[in-house]
Amino acid sequence: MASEQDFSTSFIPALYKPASLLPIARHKASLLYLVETYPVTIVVGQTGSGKTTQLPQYLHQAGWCEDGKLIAVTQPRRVAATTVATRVAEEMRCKVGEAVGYSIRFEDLTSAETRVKFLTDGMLLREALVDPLLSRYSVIMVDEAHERSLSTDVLLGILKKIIKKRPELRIIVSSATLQAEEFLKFFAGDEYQPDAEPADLGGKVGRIISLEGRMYPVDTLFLEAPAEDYVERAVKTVFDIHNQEEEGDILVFLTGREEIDRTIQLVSERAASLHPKTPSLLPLPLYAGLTTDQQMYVFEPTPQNTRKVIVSTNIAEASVTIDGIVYVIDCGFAKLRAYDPSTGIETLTAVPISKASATQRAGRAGRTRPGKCFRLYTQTTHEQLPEATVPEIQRSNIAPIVMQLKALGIDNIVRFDFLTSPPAELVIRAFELLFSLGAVDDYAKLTKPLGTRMAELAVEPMMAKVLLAAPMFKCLSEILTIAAMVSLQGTVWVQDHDNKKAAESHRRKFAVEEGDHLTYLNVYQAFVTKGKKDSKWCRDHLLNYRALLRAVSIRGQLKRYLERFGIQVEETLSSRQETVDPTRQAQQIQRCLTTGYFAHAAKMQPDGTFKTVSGGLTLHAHPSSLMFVSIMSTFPSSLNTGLLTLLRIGKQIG
DNA sequence: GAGCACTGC
Repeated sequence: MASEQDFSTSFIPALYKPASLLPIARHKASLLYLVETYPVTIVVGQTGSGKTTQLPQYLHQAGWCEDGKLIAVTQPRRVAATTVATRVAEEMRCKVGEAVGYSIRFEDLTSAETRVKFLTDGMLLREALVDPLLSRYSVIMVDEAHERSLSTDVLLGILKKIIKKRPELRIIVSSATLQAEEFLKFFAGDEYQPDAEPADLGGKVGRIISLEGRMYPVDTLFLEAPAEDYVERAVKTVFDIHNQEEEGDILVFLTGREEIDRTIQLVSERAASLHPKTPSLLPLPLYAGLTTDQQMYVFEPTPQNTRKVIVSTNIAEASVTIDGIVYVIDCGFAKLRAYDPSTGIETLTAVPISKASATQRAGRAGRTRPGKCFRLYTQTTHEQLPEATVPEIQRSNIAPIVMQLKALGIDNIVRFDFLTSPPAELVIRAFELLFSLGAVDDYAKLTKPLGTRMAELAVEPMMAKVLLAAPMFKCLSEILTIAAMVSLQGTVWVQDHDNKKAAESHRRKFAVEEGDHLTYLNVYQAFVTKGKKDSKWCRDHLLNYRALLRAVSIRGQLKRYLERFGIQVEETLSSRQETVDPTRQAQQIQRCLTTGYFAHAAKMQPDGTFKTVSGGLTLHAHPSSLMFVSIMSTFPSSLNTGLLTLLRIGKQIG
């Protein structure tokens, strides 16, 4: 019924309308005063408030870089760190790498001159390994803290410890409105005065300041009755907007590739029957799995007499900003990582978004002029949504975090002051895994040298163990390659929807019967020898050129870590290879992999499913795996890297 | 026959 109604009657307007606002400049004096006076300043500012680009410049001008100190600005994403640095360098009339620089994994554009440094929060945590008090910095600004990424949360915990020892350090946390008090409460601790006036909540520790964003008002509309099929409903809404609303591009939020492809197809089909005189529709997909080239279409200016319809995942909510969007259609769901501590399996599940997410999505409509947001759910449903998304640290495998904290000298994880503590089961499970890998002892202390070395390697604990075990199996060169390829997380091959058969046959060329890991090894060896790191060769074989170049970098970095530990890496790629029996070598590699991934070992069943060796849990291979046979339900993606080459070994055990 | 949101050292 609802789907047959005209949208002007089935959508009802929201009660709340955000006001349009002013720039940051008029807050310059108060911002500087707060930073001068309090150790912690929480800056609340929407997109377009200029906090990321202007605030570091104000601090620089105000003398926070005297005595050779630096200002750090952390970002959760690499691209943000580079683009913001470029922008600020322009405004400060210098080149990137001079007064303004950035530092991300594999790219360090800073020099002795650099005073304002943009970096990923993961990178600043790395720096803390060498300089535990982060003493080079006078001010550290943690940007986009409201996203609550794993690294941001760990960093905030570390910073709280550091300010106790460095009272002169200044911390700025940029947050969304909703979480500002939570951040302040965290840093203020006992100083926090819940009964005080809002301006005095933080005692002597900190203050909150709100900046207005340069945002246009967005009219939000809800469905009167729930939609049965939100994909169908999204398509209908696209056409309703196209027929009834003024010009302006449309951004549709859905959860994943399958829905997006279906929507693109439906819009294309129905667009064919539009009246020849009406403007045409240009539907474009946007998700992380697309190559950069494919993603670029989204940023191209809209052609004359055309309306762009960008159908996107969550990627457009925080990571990517597209100009010219006037209409947003929000399905109200997103795929989020979930971790089941009882099985140790990480999955991706579509769940209802939070109110904060919904607001963020709506805001995407108001960047260029007043816009409209069509929510494909009722206002009642919206009221029942959680205020904020559960932070990652409460729904992930935290074994890597435990290792990282221990490497930073924080031994008592349970007593560590997290902004939000991970649930006890996650902590227990993490210690169980680390103990079984030999990384921690009976007293939960890092073992030496195994545990301390594992903590330093930039790979997850299971793979770290495999790397450190490799010399014993005489396959370190190969394992280095496999670890680097696994780090690419399934981006080795480029997607080709139009020709799945061809894509499959290309993949089979590199396939070996030992499984996915050895197939990766094959691909890498072909890339660096036959492929000669050539982009055309990659295109011909449907391989992701950029991903493989990245594998080369990661491999190099891991190798340097190992050499720093005094482990020699004997490269087997060229000369020695001939003298080793390949079958025997493959077996050594598989044995080595089981030293880290035994918890994911499973035995293949006659029907093509798998039973885990430890729990007898039935699983299906992921379709991207060579071990994929015939499948009814999906396979948790985290296992496709860990489990699959081990299946044969699982069989041998059983 | 069927699939993977996003980020990071």
